[in-house]
Amino acid sequence: MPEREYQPEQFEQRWAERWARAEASAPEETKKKYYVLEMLPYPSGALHMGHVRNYAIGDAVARQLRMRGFDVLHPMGWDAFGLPAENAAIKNRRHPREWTLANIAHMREQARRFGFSYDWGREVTTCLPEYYRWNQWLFLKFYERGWAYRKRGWVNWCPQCATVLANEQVAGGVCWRHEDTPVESRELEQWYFRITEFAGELLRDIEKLSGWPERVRAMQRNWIGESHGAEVEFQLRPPGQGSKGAAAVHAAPASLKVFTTRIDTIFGVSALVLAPRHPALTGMLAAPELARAHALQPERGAAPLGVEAEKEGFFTGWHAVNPFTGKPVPVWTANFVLMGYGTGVVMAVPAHDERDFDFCRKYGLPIPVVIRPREKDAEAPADAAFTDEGVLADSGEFSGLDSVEARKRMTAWIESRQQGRATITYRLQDWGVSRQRYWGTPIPFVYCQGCGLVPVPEDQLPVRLPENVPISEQGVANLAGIPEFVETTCPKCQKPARRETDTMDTFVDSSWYFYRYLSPHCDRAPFDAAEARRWMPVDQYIGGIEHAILHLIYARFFTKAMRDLGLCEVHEPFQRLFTQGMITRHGAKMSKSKGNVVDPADLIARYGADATRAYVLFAAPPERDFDWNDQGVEGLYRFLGRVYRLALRHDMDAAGLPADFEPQKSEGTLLRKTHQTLARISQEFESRWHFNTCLAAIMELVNVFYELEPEAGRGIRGEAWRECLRLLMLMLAPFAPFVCAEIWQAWGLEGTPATQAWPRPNSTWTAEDEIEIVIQINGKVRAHLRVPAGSDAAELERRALVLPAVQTALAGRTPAKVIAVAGRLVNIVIRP
RNA sequence: GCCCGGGUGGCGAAAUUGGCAGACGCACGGGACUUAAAAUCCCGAGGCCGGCGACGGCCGUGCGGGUUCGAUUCCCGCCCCGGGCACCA
Repeated sequence: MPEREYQPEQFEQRWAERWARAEASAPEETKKKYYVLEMLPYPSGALHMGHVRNYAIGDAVARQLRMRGFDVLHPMGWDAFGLPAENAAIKNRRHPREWTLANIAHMREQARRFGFSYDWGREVTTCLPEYYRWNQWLFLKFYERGWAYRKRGWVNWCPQCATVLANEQVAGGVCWRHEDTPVESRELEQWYFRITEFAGELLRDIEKLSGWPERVRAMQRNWIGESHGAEVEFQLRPPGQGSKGAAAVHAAPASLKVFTTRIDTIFGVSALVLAPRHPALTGMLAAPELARAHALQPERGAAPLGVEAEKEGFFTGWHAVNPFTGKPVPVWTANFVLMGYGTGVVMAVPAHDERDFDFCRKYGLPIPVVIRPREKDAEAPADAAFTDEGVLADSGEFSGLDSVEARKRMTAWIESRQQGRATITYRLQDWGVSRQRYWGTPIPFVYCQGCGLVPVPEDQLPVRLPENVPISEQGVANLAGIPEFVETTCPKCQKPARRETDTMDTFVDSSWYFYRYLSPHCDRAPFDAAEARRWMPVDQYIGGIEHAILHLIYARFFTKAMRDLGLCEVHEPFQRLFTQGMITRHGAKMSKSKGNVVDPADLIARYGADATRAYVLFAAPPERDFDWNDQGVEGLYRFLGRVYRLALRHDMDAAGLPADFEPQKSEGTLLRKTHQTLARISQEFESRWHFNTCLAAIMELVNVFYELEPEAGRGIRGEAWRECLRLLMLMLAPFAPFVCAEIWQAWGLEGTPATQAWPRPNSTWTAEDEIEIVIQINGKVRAHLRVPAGSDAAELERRALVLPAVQTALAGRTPAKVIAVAGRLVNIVIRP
């Protein structure tokens, strides 16, 4: 009879359909819960290899956990709002909703074809009103708490698009759609989330996230950027009569606040420097000077920025009084001072800060030294700032103190005078959530002439996106251009009013979607509190490193905010985080423009889903980047064919190995190898997830099956052979579910491997009775020795010394030293 | 500049506690099967040197040192590649 060939296209589709139809199993309260989550994809059109890797990892884990008896939650959804839909609308004159939903349908079908074991009954699509309604609801709750607010701020503006751009839509200082159009900065009123209120907790709780990669924790610490220092108030003194600032004096503040981490250097201040867009300048400078100040601020993204940029500024004519010395210092404005950090004003201490040094030297400001090295004979650098800790000099009553101690005393001093205080500043800024875009969640507010800003009442949610919108070459009109949407009545006074036309950043959608999976059809609340108590936190989150900062901080922020609102109880959403590596091809990130894309659909057509999934797991450890190898998939295809043919050459029954089974020689070999492989794989799932080595181990096992196959039914009795073959199928199932299910069925067994319990390695079979010991002479392997497994070190030494190879090497000499390690080796040291 | 990864055969990689470096796979070479090819099955293979050969010797995990009987693994100092951040006061 001709052997059945491995033709996955003949059975994968059938199983995929069966699995897609399967009802999700009812929650089993008696089992321990495990929530496995993969980052939800943007429905760009089709799955790409990055998705396949992400989901192959997650699915292997979810499948194995189910076999181990956990009640596994493994959902999937779609991050369906966002700009590409509008881009596509322009290109195809197709409504973003249609385009998005069609993509979702296709990608869902692809995910099913891959056999990813999602609970499709929980699917969430963020662009549907059933979902974004709860974005709006949460937005209103945040507003009530003061966590959502409006503020004027500087934003990226494209004059061609006539809209605000998100930072990531600006590359090299130009608009992503108009490469010849420089992006401008504009001051606009925008909606913000007060994430900074949680900055301290977000930072502190990073320490609790022991199941996260250290790399991601470090990135988040940096991003939040906590600095301990002090705020110090400097009284302002106007310029003399007739000088350039005089006209504006009446509108200037009486004082300026400075943030510094080095209050110990304050006796060395030679100027105060304001950010060019500091609001105080408006009252301090006449119009021409104000324009000059604004011109100092480089447009966003316009090179050069950062440390390479030349420091430029000018004297405002004003002075400020140093509260410690009582002496005035000139007030300047300069391009290197950031408005978004601290107070937007710095005290320039050129002797002890590199930036201030560069700046003051350029403009001829004095450079007084107030910190000297702790070591008496050490010299501070003559032509650079001395930024280390040291001993204070020329600092009045504080002279002679160590800078660490001085900071405490000087902070206390300024606090007692009520001209400053200890404070903590964060690099993290409030999250600007306004987008002037159509394809997003409408922000649920109304502007009324009489009542002002009015939140849309909860019972009127959702504020729906209007469906009939004009689509032209310029794109989809934003909401401001749709009168039917804008014109409404005030919820308070019922008079005509205008709707807010900004939509929300799509990061809002992805900040809480994993709660929605818990009760996707709940219509009383974003999610059911009881379900959240059962399932949260997510036990294992899996996704790309590119979300290490934004998404993962926003999601942590939402969890803390929702906790404070009483919606959930956890402090952190993700217990463990796994960041998978990138797949490159020919050394570069896959992209259409480079023409180096591998399409998962082609791979399925040629090799099937199992081989594709298995290759992606086999090519490298999952956290590491790897370069795609076209022939690699073929190797896994061949391997699965080997398994398939091997399995179907033998029949099967449901009986296990008898408890009193006494293995003969080859049976022992096979049982040992099988159980050793099982032990390795079981351990890998609970530790590093190096599935590449799991598959390698299974390949080794299959090679042993092939070697021993001639003995099947003779030297290896049927019950031993079948036992091992069955275990092989269970071990392979999380990585290649289709072929294992197919074989299982062909054997006539009940269910599929996925419905079986994960087997336990039996130590009776894993134990070796005889082991090989390495014999070294001066650390180099010179012989091998087979000994009974239990042999102790003395026994090994005795047996090693009489070996011919050792005798020859000794040539009559006595070894200087012999190291014998039971179970490992004997090393004989001979000194010449 | 700072932070984080990484560097092992022609290639992807393995070696989980300091104990045989290169498992497993790709590519390659040889053989079996075949009229032939594909598919399949089996065998070989880090480099250099010596030997007809079985085999033997030396070198070898980015580089230089150190600890140790023994180092891919631990310590010190460097080099290279990739990623992130970067005037954050």
